[in-house]
Amino acid sequence: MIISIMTNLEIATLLRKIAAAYQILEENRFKIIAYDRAADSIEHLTSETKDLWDNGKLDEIPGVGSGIAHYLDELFRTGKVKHFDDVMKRVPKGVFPLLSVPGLGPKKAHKLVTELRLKGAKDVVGALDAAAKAGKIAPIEGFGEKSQEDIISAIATYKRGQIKENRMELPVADAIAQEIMAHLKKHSAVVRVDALGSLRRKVSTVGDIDIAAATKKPEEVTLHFLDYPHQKLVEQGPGGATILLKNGRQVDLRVQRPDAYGAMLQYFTGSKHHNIKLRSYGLTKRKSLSEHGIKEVKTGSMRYFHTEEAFYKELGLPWIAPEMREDKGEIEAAQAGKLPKLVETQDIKGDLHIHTNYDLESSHDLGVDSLADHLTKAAELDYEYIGLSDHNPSITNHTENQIIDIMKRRKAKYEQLYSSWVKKVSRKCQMFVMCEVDILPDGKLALPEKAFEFVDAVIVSIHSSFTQDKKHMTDRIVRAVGAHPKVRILGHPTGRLLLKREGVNADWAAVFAACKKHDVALEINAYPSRLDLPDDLVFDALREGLRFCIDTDAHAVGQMEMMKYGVSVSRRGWATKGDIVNALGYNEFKDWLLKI
DNA sequence: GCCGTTTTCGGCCCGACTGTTTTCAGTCG
Repeated sequence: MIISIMTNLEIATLLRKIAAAYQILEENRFKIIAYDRAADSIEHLTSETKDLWDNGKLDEIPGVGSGIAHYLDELFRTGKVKHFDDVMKRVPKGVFPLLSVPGLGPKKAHKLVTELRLKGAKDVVGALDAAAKAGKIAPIEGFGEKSQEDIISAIATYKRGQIKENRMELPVADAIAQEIMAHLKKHSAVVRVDALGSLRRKVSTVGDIDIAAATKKPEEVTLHFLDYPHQKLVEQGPGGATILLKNGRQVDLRVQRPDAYGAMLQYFTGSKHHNIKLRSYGLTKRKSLSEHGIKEVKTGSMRYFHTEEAFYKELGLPWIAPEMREDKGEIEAAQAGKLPKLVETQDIKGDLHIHTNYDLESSHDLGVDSLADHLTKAAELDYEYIGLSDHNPSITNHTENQIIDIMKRRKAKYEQLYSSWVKKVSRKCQMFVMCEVDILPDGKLALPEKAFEFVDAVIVSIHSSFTQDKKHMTDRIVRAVGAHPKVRILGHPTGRLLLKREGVNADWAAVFAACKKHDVALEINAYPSRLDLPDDLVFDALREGLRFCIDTDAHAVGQMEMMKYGVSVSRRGWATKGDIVNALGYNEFKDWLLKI
């Protein structure tokens, strides 16, 4: 029998279908929640469920207990689950596609499919659209004219959503938010402003921009917010307003009086899973949490909080950094007093991945600024050292000897440029001559052995053949990190481009083991469209004892400012200063880089 | 179906919003 290997997303989708079916079948509602929770949990795993099953570790998945584990076991052994099939049979098939339409849940979808007899329809969403436009929904019990219109517009939204997901890279959202927050702060009644949601948690991509303001004059501040240039006022109420900017981005403002600001900030920062866990934890202390404050279950009396610190303190917990609020064990760590002290941007002492405009006839793009400009910028940023990591000379256009010669001349040129720069400035910054070397499809490096003489160390990265299968890709990377003693950093390890390209498919545990063996640091590339290693893999790698190098991959002086986004990724992975090699001072870092 | 700083039994996050309803069910974040 051929057993297809289901991905985490496919398993999560299957569990959600079971949850939806149970909801229609009026099963115990906590059983439904359990299935949804297991689905969420599996969707966000960094390892494949199948691999965990292989190793007998299904019980390590939060929300998966003996029941669901038993069914997953059957799924992996036989390719299907009899019990799931039986449950699904009791619900018309057409229900499931409708669940993707905003506003339609299991109950409504079921009602519509049954009443409109959409069972056999090939394109259920299309058939529903047609029925709505023909006025067949309004007469159904529980629906009306308004819901009929809503369904038509929801289907339009759904179809648009199929084409393109409207998220933006973190720095884009950050820039927009900073500007609006600066605008808000100009109003004298504004006591405090903060970003909310995924933006505050520094998730690598952000949907809507949510901003909070503390004020005793909510109406005035909301009106001031509406002075900010926008194309459309979407919504306005006592709690704030929503506008659509000229660039099409949606911005929500929430206003709250200062003495109750803490609970609001906490609630709207999320994540949803963090909040759910926190509220469960609150209930064990007979405290009911909401965006308004904390209520004593016994007496019903409500307490309000100026700050998040006070809110968490009421629960007997220290404040938890927003980047950690993903229900990855942070609440348990807080209870145990074991929250890590996360790395901060000012801990960073150097940037090791910088491309200058020196033309070494490389296969990939050069930077636009000079070595001296980058050094000056580094000194400005208080860095003790930088690494020049231009791409290797192209191997198709040069012979080995030509490459060696280019690298030799480059080293001499950089040293000469460096000494003339040092003479001109009061503030020093040390330099390492490095190189970003391509990992070829077979795992060999695109720099001849003899050329390594002319570099202090190299970053190895994948820039081609991104779609190799898992085994080849894993072997390729493992081979590359051990290919030469001067390989010290694995550059943008997954190769993903946010919103554009998935990362490569590799066995990360094996890659991490190889990096650990050769003491190679994983890069956390701060370039906005990369943010690679992704935060969830940083979290995993950290548990394997790996260290990281946060770099900007700057191709222009200004881009060296992007370091903070790499730091955000590290913080989301729970990294401390001690986990980051370029948080070391010059001497220690040099010893590490040169393996002294 | 899951889970444990009150528990291996008896709980399970909370509130807003919406549309359809005279008191609530469904959906969402």
